[in-house]
Amino acid sequence: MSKSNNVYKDAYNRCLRLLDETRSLPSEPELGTLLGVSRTTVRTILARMEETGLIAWNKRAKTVLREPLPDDFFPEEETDTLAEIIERSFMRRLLAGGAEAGMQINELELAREIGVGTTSVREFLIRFSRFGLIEKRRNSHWVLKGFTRAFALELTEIREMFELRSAAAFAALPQDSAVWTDLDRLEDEHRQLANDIAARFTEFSELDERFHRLIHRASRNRFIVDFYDVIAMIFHYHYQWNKAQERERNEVAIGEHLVYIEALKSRDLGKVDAACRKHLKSARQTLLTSIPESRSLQKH
Amino acid sequence: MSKSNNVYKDAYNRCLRLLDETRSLPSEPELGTLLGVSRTTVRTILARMEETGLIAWNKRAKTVLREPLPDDFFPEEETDTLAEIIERSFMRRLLAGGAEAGMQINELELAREIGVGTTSVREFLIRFSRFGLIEKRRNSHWVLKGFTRAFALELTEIREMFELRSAAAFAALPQDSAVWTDLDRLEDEHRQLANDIAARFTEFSELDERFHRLIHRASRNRFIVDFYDVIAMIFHYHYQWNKAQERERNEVAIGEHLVYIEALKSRDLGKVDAACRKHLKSARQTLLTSIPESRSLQKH
DNA sequence: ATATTGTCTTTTATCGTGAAAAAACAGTTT
DNA sequence: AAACTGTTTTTTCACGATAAAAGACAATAT
Repeated sequence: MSKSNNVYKDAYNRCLRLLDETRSLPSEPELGTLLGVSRTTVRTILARMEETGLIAWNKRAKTVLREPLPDDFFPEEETDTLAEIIERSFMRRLLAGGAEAGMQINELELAREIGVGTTSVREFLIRFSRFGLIEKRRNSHWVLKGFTRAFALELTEIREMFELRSAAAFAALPQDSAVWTDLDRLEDEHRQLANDIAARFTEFSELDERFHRLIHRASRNRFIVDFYDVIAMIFHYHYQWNKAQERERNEVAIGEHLVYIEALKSRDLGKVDAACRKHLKSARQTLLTSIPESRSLQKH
Repeated sequence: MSKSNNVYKDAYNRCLRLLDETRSLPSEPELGTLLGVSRTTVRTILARMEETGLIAWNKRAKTVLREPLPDDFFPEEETDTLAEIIERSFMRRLLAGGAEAGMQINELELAREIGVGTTSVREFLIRFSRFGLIEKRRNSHWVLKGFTRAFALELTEIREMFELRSAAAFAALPQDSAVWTDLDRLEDEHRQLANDIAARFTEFSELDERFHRLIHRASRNRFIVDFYDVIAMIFHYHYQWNKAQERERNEVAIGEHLVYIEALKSRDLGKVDAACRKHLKSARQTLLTSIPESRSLQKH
């Protein structure tokens, strides 16, 4: 079992949805770009669709024979990349508690527990190390630094520095820049979400990420843009884990975002700065309160 | 050939130097901490030293029989880690030119060229990606972003942001903090180097790194501290590569450092800010002028 | 009692291997 | 001739295996 075919399975599922919508399929290369995979994978997908009687396929003639049924889809869990599987397992252990700062991380044990090879775990840990939660001892094991209060403070310090600068850069962007239409669209989505907050409050985290990424991109600095990956990762797990008053928190955040958006549109640097600070301060507060005392007392 | 024994060879060489200085050897565990290796490696070292007639070894009795000769040492190139070897090869290719932005990086080709396995190259690329010079396309190859003017500007922008903040934090440190003695020692080393600049100007780069790392550490923020790795890496290769007016540049930098150190010691935030800005501005200038026009015109 | 050595076990680092996926090339169709 | 399909080659991804190095444990010496 050297490599799972999750790329194919995921693309297959997405292709089924496409089929359901458009009731027809374009050429192989076009389908490739549409699904973000190579033509090799596209052909594997088409071959299977022919086999299961979804389509008739003869060279460029692709006829849809029936609509896709739930059974045609591959199970969701088979479409995840190994990296995602490892990350989830790792974060679950980390947040489930019992993961004290200073504890050492064993590659072999992790690999066995998750049921993957050591190479994948090693590569994951190397990639993960940039989040600042683990650290490698030279020719030795990894050490867990812990999801502590100190970590949250260091993270938010950088976030605030970067976002204030990005927001200022954003406000200074010329009128004809495409970001202003992006911002209008986001504003709209915020208003719609606010109007139906009771039912849709869980959708906020995704919107939040898109909004902040748009702002960070205005910095035109790869280090700032890339740093948002760290923030996004932390907030992603934080949202999953801390459900207390989620609705209220999100409602407040939407309000702050709208003020922030107005400030950006006014291009008044003073207003932008104030709105940005206010929002980041409450975001930090939310993150901090979600760290249990036992955790925050750990040494770093 | 699954794993080279460079850890042993490097520790062996360092142990020879120790032997030469102290003419005696401590216990195995102590030697282990001294050399930064496990006792297993220490015992391998001792076994070889006995074999080559350097020492007599019987349990805790270790008698030095003769002094180490140049021939006793392992060749320097056998003491490098694989990661170092790969990094050097990679950077040589990158700086040797012909490495245009947008060019794709081939793991297999790199591995074959350097004569190592693909796994090591992959791990290197993942680690290296945090420097912002390469980027991975999802389920596909790596892309070189190029050592461009844009890169240098983005790097220095963050550097300046971080160092100004760290310097301010440094100046605010209490009188009894250990950093002040570290700073005094560094000041001294700067003065000594300045006095013998003609002969020792190449030693500056190492001193420069220690000085800036001391300042960054005052931020007490892991992201700021870690970011210095990016700067250090770039400057390390930059120093090797751009030898134009090295002596003059270093002399100027030493002068700026001394003013900077005085400012820190005065604890006057205005002075600190000014000295820091001045030095970082000239550091940026040095880096920028070392990027040839052809490079700076590359798309990013 | 504590530190040190001898021995054994576990973990890390690296490679070669093979399947999945991408990419290149050549031949067809419109 | 431009875009598409069929076929072949190359590259990436992930694994198990193995030597180097670390670490654990028991026996021994101060």
